Amino acid sequence: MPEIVTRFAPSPTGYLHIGGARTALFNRLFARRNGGKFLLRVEDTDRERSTPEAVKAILEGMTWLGITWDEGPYFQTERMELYLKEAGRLVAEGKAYRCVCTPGELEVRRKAAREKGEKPHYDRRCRDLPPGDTEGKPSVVRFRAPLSGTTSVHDLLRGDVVYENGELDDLVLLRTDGSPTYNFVVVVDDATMGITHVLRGDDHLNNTPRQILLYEALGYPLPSFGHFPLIHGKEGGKLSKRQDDVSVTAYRDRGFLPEAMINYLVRLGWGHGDQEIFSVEELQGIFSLESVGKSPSRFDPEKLQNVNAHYIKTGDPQRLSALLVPFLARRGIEAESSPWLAKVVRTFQERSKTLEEMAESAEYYFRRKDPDPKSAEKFLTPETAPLFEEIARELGGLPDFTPAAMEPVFQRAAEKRGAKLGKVAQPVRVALTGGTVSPGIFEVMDVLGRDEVVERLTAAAGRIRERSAG
RNA sequence: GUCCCCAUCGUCUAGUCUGGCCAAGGACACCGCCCUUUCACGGCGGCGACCGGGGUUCAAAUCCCCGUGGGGACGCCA
Repeated sequence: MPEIVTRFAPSPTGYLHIGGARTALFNRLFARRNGGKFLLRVEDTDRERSTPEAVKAILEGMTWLGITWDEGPYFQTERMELYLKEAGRLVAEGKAYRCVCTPGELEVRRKAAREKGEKPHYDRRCRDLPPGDTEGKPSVVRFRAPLSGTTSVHDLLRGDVVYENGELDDLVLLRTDGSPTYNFVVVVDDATMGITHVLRGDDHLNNTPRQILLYEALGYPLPSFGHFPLIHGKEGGKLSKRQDDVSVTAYRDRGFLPEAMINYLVRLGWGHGDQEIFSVEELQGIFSLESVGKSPSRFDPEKLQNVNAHYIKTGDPQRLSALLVPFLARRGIEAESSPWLAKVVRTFQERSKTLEEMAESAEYYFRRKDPDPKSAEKFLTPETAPLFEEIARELGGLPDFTPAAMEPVFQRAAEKRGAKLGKVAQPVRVALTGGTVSPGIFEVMDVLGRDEVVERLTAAAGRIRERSAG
C-alpha cells in the first residue's frame, strides 16, 4: 500500500481559526494513525489578501497546538512556474481557452441569471472564439469543462455525490494578470505533492467535481476525498468573527491549554464511545474517519472551559506555573516559575477553569490587598482583633509551620469561643486574602509562609482596633 | 433562486452501516441534595432528544420515499 499523505492548506488572510485548526488536526491524526505524512502548504495565490503576518500567525497557532507537520510549509507563490506550465499545457491541448469577458460584464450577467432563477454561472460565450479574436486583449484562461454527463465524487465520509457536468462551470484558471486561481493550483499541488487523501471542510464539497475534471484533464491520478462538516458558531451558521471567538491564539491568550483545545476540537464531530478525554498519543492510535460525524457541530465555549478545567486539574504544577507567568505579568506581578509558584498553582488547580482565572485569584499571594468592604464589614468585627493576635502568637510558636500543625491552633481558638471552625477560619481568610473565597485556609497560610501570615494577621488586628477606637 | 450536504436532549455526542439487547447511554450547561472552614473539586439525584408524515417488516432511532427545517456552494476569494 502506498504511503498516505495528507495536508493542511490554509490561506494566509487572518489568524488560524477554530475550523482550520480542526481540519489540520484531523489531517494529522489520520496521517499518523496510518503511518503516513502530513504536510503544510500555504495557499497564498491571492496576493491582495495574503500577508506575512497571517502566515506567521497560522504557524504560531499550529505550533502552539502541537500540530506539527512533516513537510513544508510550501508556498504557492514559490511554485508559479509549475502552475503556468500546466496551464499552458491545457491551452495547447485545447482543454482551456482564452476569455475576454470583463469582471464587470460577468457581474451583470450573474445578476441577471440569478433574477431569472437560474444558477449564475459563466455563459461560455468565449469558449469557441477564433484565437485571433482574443489576441492583444486582456484575457483570462478558462477550463473547457464538459457540457454533458456527470461527475461523481467518492467521498470518504458521504459516499458518492453525483453532479451534472452542466451544473459545473468553465473555471478561470489564470487571471488577467496571469496568476493562477485556487481551484487550479490546489489540483496541481495536491497531485504533484503526492497527496493521497484530500480532507477538508464541507465548504469545498461543491468544488470537488470541478477539481476532479481538472485532475482528469491534466492526466493526474485522483486522490481520495473527504469532507468534514463545518463548525458552527453560537447563532448557527459558520463561525463568524463578529459573534464568535474564532482565533486559536485568542484562546491561548485567555488561558486555555493546548491539550484542552485539541481534546475539545477532536470531540467536535468525532466520537469514540462515551470517552471524553483523549491525549494526542491516544488519538494517534484510534482516530478514524469512519467515526467522524456528518452533521455540523456548534462550538460551545462552556464545554471547552470544562475540558480546560480538567487539564488544569490534572496538569503538572511545575509546567502550569511556567505557563502562568505571563498571565501574572499582565496583572503587574513579576514572578518566575519556581517550586513556590508551583505550590501556588497547586492550591488553585481544582478551582480554576483557565490560567487567566488562576492568575486573577492568585493575586493576594503576591501583594497585600485591602479587604473587600462587604467581607470586612461582615467578618472583621471588633472581637476578631484579639482572635487574630492570639492566632498569630500561636502560629509564631509552632515548631513546624505545616497545615497539620496549624489546624489544632484553629481548633483550640474555635473551642475556646464555643464556635465552629468556620467562625475562626472565615475572618482569617478575609484578613489574609482580602475576601471570603480562597483555597483551604491552611493551604493559603502554607503558601504565604509564617512571617507573612503573622504580619498580615497582626496588621489586620491593628486596623480593627484603630477603627473601633476611632 | 439553482445545485449539494445534513437532521438523536439547549449544546457535544453513543447507538444508525450489520433493524430486535434503546420504555435511547455518556458529557457540558442548568436545578436539587450530600461532603465541607469559604469557593471549588468530588459523590448522588433531577430536568431533557430519536424533526413530521407515509411506507417496508413480526419488529424501525436504525431501511426507503415525501415533506419540513438547518447549513454550504454558486467569484479574475480560498
